[in-house]
This record gives sequence, structure tokens and C-alpha cells, in this order.
Amino acid sequence: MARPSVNLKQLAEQLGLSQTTVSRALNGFPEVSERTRARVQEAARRCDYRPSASAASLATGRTFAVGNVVTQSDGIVIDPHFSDFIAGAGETCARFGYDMLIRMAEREAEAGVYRDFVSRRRVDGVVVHGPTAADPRIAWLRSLALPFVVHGRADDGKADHSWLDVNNERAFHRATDFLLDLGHRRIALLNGPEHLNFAADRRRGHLRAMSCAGLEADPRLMSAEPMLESYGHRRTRELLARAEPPSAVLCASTLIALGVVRALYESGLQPGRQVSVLAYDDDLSFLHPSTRVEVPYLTAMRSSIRAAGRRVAEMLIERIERPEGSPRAELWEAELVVGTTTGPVCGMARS
Amino acid sequence: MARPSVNLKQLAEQLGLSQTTVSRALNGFPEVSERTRARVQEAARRCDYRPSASAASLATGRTFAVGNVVTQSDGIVIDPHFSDFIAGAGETCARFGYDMLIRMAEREAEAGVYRDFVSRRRVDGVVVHGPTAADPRIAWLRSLALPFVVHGRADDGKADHSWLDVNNERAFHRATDFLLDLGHRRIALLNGPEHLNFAADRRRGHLRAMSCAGLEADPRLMSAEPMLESYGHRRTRELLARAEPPSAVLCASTLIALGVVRALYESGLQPGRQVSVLAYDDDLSFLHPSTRVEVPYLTAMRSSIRAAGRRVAEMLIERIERPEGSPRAELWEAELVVGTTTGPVCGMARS
DNA sequence: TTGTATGCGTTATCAG
DNA sequence: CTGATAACGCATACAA
Repeated sequence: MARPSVNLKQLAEQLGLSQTTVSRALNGFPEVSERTRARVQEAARRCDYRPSASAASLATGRTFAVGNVVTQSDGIVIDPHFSDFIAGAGETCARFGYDMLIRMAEREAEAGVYRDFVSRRRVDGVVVHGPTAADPRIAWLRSLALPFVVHGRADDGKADHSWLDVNNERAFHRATDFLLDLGHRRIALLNGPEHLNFAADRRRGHLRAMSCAGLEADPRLMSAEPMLESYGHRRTRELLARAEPPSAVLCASTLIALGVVRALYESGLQPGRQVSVLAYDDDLSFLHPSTRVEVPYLTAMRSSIRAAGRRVAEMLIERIERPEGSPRAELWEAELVVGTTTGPVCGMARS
Repeated sequence: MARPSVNLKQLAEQLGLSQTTVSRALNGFPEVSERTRARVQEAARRCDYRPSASAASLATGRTFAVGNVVTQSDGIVIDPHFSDFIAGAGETCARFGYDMLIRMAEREAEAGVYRDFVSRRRVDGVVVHGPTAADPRIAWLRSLALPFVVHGRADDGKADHSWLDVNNERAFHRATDFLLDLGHRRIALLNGPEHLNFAADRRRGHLRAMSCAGLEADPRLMSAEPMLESYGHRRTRELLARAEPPSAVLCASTLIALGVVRALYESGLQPGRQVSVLAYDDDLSFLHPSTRVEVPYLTAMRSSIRAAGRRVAEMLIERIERPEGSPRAELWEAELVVGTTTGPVCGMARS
């Protein structure tokens, strides 16, 4: 058992003051004299006094922790996109004196976890990850009166809660336009799981761009799976084996793109030459330098998921600390970064 | 503000019992009659009663949370290896009713975070990540009497605390032997940062294997950097540009290996033909299907970091719940998985 | 087998 | 400006 340091009572005794005064001095209450405050702060520093989190929490109802439920429904658990988001959120939390609480659960148990968070007063608020169409979690959280911010959009974003999302539809519209401008017509879409709103939005953006150009998207060129390197690899091999292979591949993640590139090379093709590759780039920190280099390698629509994490945490803390304020919504635009993996349609893959 | 459900007092009143009896019934104390217990449990379920975490924590001193300090000293923050470990630890924690607390901090502030954890009674124990030679954190934690388990080895593993590590030295010894058996002599090592023990151990294993074979390792073929895809890519291009390029590359991570493979293909070389690639494989879940296939792609020394996370959390919870027990230490062996990226030395790269 | 009383370490209310 | 005193919600030593 870890033994704590001094507590408020001991500190007060040592100073010859009451606990009340010491508490007020430390918590920045205005009515305490400057002389006393200085003396108290000095003593607190000397004794390395810190208030017990559980005692403070019991007294105030606040925990200074934000919850994150990690569901492990599909085989994959914590994917790198998620952990980069957490890294960003963690930065903000640390800055504001909050901790991040992570709880793993089956997807069906997620409602129970929120209830648990509230009944046991474990967190002050939560981040909702991976919203789906008509996501039931929104209603649960509202009925629990637990502050929350959605990373992504639920209820088409018109709901009365805070959210932050990337304009995925426009990002994939633009990405498709870019490929169309290069002369590509047979464009494969390697999307993420489309029960998730962000992936559905991306698909819609792609389809809109195609139809705006008077083209019909070939459903056989579209797929939706968890965003793994192996998905890009396997799917690309399948696509290349067809009678009419695509001349361009649009990927929902740089991880997928790595697999696509690997498969292309294995088939003796060069990305940007025979087949163009364009990916959505979450600016993952461990792939960072692949994209953030002098001459970008991968052509991509980019928006930092870590920055999103930072901002979402800010929004959540604001909801927690000023619940009377109105919810905020932000829609970020991804930027197009032109690298070397895209080029005009040419060669064997001409359609 | 989230409004809680019923508390113990209300539940007791409702049942016409004392808080004590209700508490005991719920916590499985033997002295309560079965009839009463059943009645209490039924009522608790009906009211969805859950004890307040802060109140319970204040009364017992336990928090049912384990801490993880994430330092962001180098640019990279949460790398995928870390998050996969967390996923494993999270599984165990969930199973035992613990939550994972994540706090981000600068490396220099880590000592302060542990003190904060203890003084404010925020967690019951912590996982120590990325131990270095003569890691000061061990002493801090011991002096704080905070239960901890090290993922990796500190103090050469002879210290009086629990730890779990992979036998990195042997893994890289074996990996090197495997390449030597294939006839490779010029072997490049793309290691992780060598101030971390695991990387230092890997280097040692590699060097030992070389010297056992009567060979001298060429320091110009060895490098140590954060384990990014871009590192593998850039470094491979450098190596290939030399007068005497290596015929084999030994990587500290599959992420690095992906970059190596990409660079090889860009140079018109095929992994397993002109240049062999062997990686340490943490069995990262999002790369899982690339490596866990019928015919493995990448030749690798494999040990699941997620399984390590599961086991470390078990060990930590055991330390927390039975501090009088003796610490445990486990050294896991990585298994060799032969894939297609290695082959006998041949062609241009013959040395 | 059940109940009473007290402590856990803060914060907050209300006097002075 | 400062100080008693009462919550906060649970666990537990001690009585009955």
C-alpha cells in the first residue's frame, strides 16, 4: 500500500489555521488575505501536499477524469487512428488537470458502462467514438445527463450536443475530382466499415463526384472493411486480377495505402505510374514522416486526428465546466497534399 | 451534471435495513443470512444501485484503477506498440473490474506524476513502460511504496519487483543466426532507440551472434531510431546507395519492415530475393492479418505485445491485491516465423 | 445475524 | 478575513 503524504488537517495544524482557511487559500478563494495565502502555499509546497482525489471528488462531485469506452466488437481492438486521437486528447487533458480513463467493453455492454460511469461517479464526461447512423448512445448519454462530445457526427449533426468532425464527404468528393481531372475513370474505393458514419460520408462524397462527372461508379470497385494494411494488399491483388483493373485507388487510410503500394510493387507496377494511389491521411504520428516530408510521398487528403483529439477534449472540458453554455460543433476541412503516388492515367490500366 | 442513482442510505431505508447490513450483503460478507442477501441483491438490481467510486475509495483507500504514464519526450507520442499493449492490459483490467488511467507528461515530469498518483490516491498501481539502464523510476516507485510492474527489464531483472520481458537478446541472436545460415554476411540492423533496454538487448544479441560466427559487425550497418515506417524507408535507401549494400536487413519492428520493403521495391529489388528482410513482430493487431496468414509474408521473430499487456496487468493486480506475496518475473521467448521475405544470399548483393 | 458509531479527507454553509 | 460544523457515501470496528 502506498502511503500518502500529509493531509489537510495536518497541514492546518502545522500552520495553526483551520482546515477551511487552508482549503480556501489553496483553491484561490478571494476572501483570504494575501499574507495568509502565501504562507499556506509555501507550507503546502514544502510538505508536498496534494488533496486526495477521492475525498475532493466525494465533496464536489467532480472527478477530473474523462472516460473513453473502447469496444472490441470486431477482431481489431485499438487501431492506430484511435490511439493517435487519444494522444491528442491526452495532451489537452493533461493541460487542464484531467486524466483519461479507458475502459474496454463489448459493444453491447457500452450502455451499461455509461450507466456505471454515472452511478459510480467515475468520470465527469465522455468522448463518443465512431458514431453510426441513429446511434443509440446519444440518447443514453442525454438521459443520463452525462456531458459528452462526439468525435464524428451523429443525427446528421443537427442534434443538440457538441461534436467535431471532418468533412469526409467533401474530402472524398475532392479526392475523386482530383483523380478524374487526371483522366482516371475506373477508380477503386477501399473504404472503412460503412456502418460508421465517417465511412458512409466518404462513400457518398465519392459517388457524388462520380455522378457530377456524369459517370457511374462501378460497385465492384468498392469495398468496405477495417482499415488494415492487409486489406489494402489483398484487395489490390484482387482488383489487379480483373479483366478491367482500376487505374486509381482511393483509400480510407494511409495504412490501407501502404498495403496497396506493396501489392502494386509485387505486381511490378509503380504507384503514380500505372496505378495512382490517393489516401485519406489522419496524419498518424508513426507514419508522420512518410507524409510530412519535404517532397510528400503519398498524395492524400489530410487532417490530423491527433489535433482533433486535442480539440474534442477541449470541447468536452468546456461542456463539463460550463454545462449551461451552448454546445459547439466544428466541421474541419481536409487539405489536399499532392505527392508522387498519383499521375495521369496511362499504360495498361487505361480505361 | 450527471445525476446519480440511489445511494446506500436510500437503499437501506427502502429495505428497512441498516446501511451496514446492505453493504455487507452486497460485498459478499459471510455473516449475512442468505434470505437477507437475496432480498438486498434483488433490490440493488432493481434500483440499479452501484457504490460511488469516490466514496468507496475514500473509505477503503483503493481506487480500482491502474495508472499508465505516457511520456512524449521524442516527437512520437503513442506508438502502435504502446497502444496494443494497452489494449491487452485493458482486457485484463476490465475482467477484474479495474479501469486504466492514462496521463500524458513530459519525461522529466514522470517522477512528479507518480508522486501525484500517490498523494492524491489516484491509482492502486502503475505499469512502468520502456525501462532504461539504471532506470530511476524503479527507486522512486519503491520509495513511494506504489505497487508496480515493469514491462521490460530494469536493473538487469535481478531487482525485487515484478516484471515481464521478452528475451530480446536471444530473439535477435536467433534471427541473426537464421540469416547467417542463409549465407548472409552483410546484415544491417535497424534497431529501436538504444537507450531503451529492449533495444540494447537486441543489439547485444545481434552482436553476439555475429561474433559467435567469427564475424565482425559493421557499425555502419547499424542504426537506432524510433520505430517508424519512414525510418525503414529512408535508412534502406541510404544503405542501398552504398558501395557495399547489405544483403539482409534486421528490423526492430514490422512497421520499420514495411518501410524497408517499400524502399526495396522502389529500387527494383524484391524482398527475399536480392535482399532479405527479417523483423521483430509484436503481432500488432492492425497488422495482424498481414503476418498471421496461411503463408506468412514477413519472416519474423514474433511475440504478442498485446498478450504481454494482458499478463502484465494480471501481475500488477496481483501485486495490488496481495502485496505480501513475492514479486513475479517472466521472460518470454519469441518464436521464429519463416515467411517469404528471406532467402539465401544471391545476386548483386552477394558479399 | 443485525445495528450503531466513527472515520476516510475534502469542500461548502453559515456564523462570527 | 477566519473558524466551527455539516455534508459527501461508503466501509468497518465494536456492540448487541
